Amino acid sequence: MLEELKQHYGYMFEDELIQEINNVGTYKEIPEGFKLIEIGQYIKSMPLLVSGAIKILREDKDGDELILYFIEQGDTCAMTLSCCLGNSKSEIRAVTETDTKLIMVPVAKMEEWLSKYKTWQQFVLQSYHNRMSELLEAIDTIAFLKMDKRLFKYLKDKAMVNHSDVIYVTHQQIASDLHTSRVVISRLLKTLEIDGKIELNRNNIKILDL
Amino acid sequence: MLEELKQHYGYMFEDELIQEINNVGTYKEIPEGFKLIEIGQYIKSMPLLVSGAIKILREDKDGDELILYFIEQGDTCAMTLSCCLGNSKSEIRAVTETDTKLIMVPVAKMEEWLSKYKTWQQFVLQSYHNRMSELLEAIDTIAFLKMDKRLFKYLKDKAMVNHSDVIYVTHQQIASDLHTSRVVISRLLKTLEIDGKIELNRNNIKILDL
DNA sequence: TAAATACTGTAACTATTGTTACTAACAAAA
DNA sequence: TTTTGTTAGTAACAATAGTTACAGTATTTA
Repeated sequence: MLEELKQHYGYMFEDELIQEINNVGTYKEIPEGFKLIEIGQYIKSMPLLVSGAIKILREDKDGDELILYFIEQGDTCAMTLSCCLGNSKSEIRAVTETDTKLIMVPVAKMEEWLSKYKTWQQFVLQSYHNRMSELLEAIDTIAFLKMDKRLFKYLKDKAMVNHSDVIYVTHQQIASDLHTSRVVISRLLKTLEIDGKIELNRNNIKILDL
Repeated sequence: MLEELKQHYGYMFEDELIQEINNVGTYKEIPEGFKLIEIGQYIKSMPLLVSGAIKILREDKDGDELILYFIEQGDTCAMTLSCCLGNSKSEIRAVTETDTKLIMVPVAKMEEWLSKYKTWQQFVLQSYHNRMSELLEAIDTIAFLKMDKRLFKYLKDKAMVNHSDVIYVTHQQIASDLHTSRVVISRLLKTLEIDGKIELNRNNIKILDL
């Protein structure tokens, strides 16, 4: 774990802090599609992402989902920070988008380090800043774009975090992530295909215009 | 200013910090409709709200607006925090919704206090948490509600921060805040009136079903 | 007072998104 | 192989939101 830490967080944290994280953190390898955080759940530890990607989702009153953004390597979940420090329940769901390696840090330490390490404080504040920006971008996407643009942006983002121009997903899954219906997605995907931006196959989509 | 500070922030900050804020902060009274922060602008000081309300807006590529939320007494603008600490430009616009009293704190001090005062650190993190929640609520509203519900929520929120069941606003202004067209708003307002939820007058709307 | 401007109401039409229903292709399980 | 379930394509229609156009009323300005 120490190697991973140094490689991904060494440029940011001093050795002493890296050492502390190494002592109290637990290294985990999680497969794709695993639910890391559920809405309403209290958070006991915070994930530091080493590799892979996590999908952050919001839920409406009927239990239908909406994707907010993806988190990638070097990030942490600011929502988690928020919940820990406010001692409140999670307002979002977090699901691994790909196979993921992460280091779990207990909440108690997190607070302690805030006073002890300036770099940790910087990291926490920077994470808040990043997540705030991502939320604003999510709002832009939802409020300002029509569904066809939103869909194409979603496909490109998904291709990005999966490091592949072919994404394995069904129309129904896309519809869930974008909080619309399968028929709408199928229709728009077909249009994108006709426009030569994607190639449709069963269970997967190839993005041509990346 | 000291009186105002003690009254609104005394329960939260220790005397020493209150004293420091009193020393370096500037007290300001701002009329309704004043632009406090503009998109793309660097922030040099942070507002602590004493009384009144501030409207936070996002802008699309065509320059059209969208309201995110209102900030009230006891709050600060977490976006400002975010910008200061990240040394980045503002991603939002802030306009006084009512006549407003606030205390401006220079950025430099803000960072210094983070290490010096635990309560300040708590305040900053709490502000991030609150703003994150508000952004999530904004997303819920935009993504999950149809325009008629959004409109009614907007009217109620506006009545709330103005402490009045009569709000003085034109259909065009509402349309701008909700990022839609005047005709749509007029149409939906008429429906709300027929349903007995509001009373329409020239330049003002009375909310009956608060 | 007359003219110009701002605000609201409404009709008619278009565009976008959501819903229901049905078909066909494919894949996994019995 | 047959059955069952999953996935995708498409038509037809409904609901919601956006646009254009115009009229009437109130308010401000010349």
